[in-house]
Amino acid sequence: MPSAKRAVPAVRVLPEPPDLPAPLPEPAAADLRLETVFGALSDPLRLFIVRRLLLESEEFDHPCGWFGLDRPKSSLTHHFKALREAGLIRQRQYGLERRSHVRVADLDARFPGLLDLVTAWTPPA
Amino acid sequence: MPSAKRAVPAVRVLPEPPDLPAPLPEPAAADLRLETVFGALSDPLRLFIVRRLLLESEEFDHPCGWFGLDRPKSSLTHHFKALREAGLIRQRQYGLERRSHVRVADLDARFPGLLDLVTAWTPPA
DNA sequence: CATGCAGTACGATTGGAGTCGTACAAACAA
DNA sequence: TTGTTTGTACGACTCCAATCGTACTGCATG
Repeated sequence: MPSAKRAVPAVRVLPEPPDLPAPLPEPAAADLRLETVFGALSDPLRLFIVRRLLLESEEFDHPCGWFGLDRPKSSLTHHFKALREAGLIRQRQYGLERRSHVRVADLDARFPGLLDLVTAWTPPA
Repeated sequence: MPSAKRAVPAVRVLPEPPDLPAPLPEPAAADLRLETVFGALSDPLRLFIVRRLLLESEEFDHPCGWFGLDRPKSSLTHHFKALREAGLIRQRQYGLERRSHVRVADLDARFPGLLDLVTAWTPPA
């Protein structure tokens, strides 16, 4: 049984309006690799980002400024790109902002239980 | 529900004979970190080792020669040490051999579902 | 004791990842 | 048009992990 929060998907998938900006380049669901996903999640900052998206995203995607991370912008670009290229998040460009959400359906299908581990994670002391 | 193979623990825990060699230094169960475990499993060779231990271990631990890995011994030492220090395997010295098994109970308690992901993994083409 | 075997220790090398400053591009608002 | 905002691109630096050769230790067996 998924956690209570996970019961509500972070992003609606079925009734997706067709006028969304195209996602940035990302691996297809069938090409997701467990070792690559593990590698992307071995960084505490990226684990924090994915967990926060899972726990606090309601129906909206979020730009990377939303996280309030105390890092230079060029560092954040690096980490969001790493997450996207590993297949963990999808990013779309909305005007100035590049908004992200977790690829919940793809990840649950390929790696059942993985996102529950991320949700249950707590940052180091 | 765990996979069929996982239903039989790789190593008996309860009726453990008290005359076993002491385990090599390893993190306590309470100190296991998800990001560290993910890091250890982001290497395909280590993923292969853990999966093989989960799938093919019956009641015995295995020395690293058992895997038939085509790597120099010094490389294998490196990877088994990485797995042990991340808390994924326990190693005991039996005469010449240093035998390993997965810390199934500890990992299932701290990260439920993780080992099922490893079991379901398939090496890259 | 002498030999052989499992595995370690150490060191060198290599490549890649994390970090960040600076300069720049694109979109929007006044 | 000019300025502001969001984020990228590029490059430099540092550090760590992966790889492996060589020498060594410790145990076992004849």
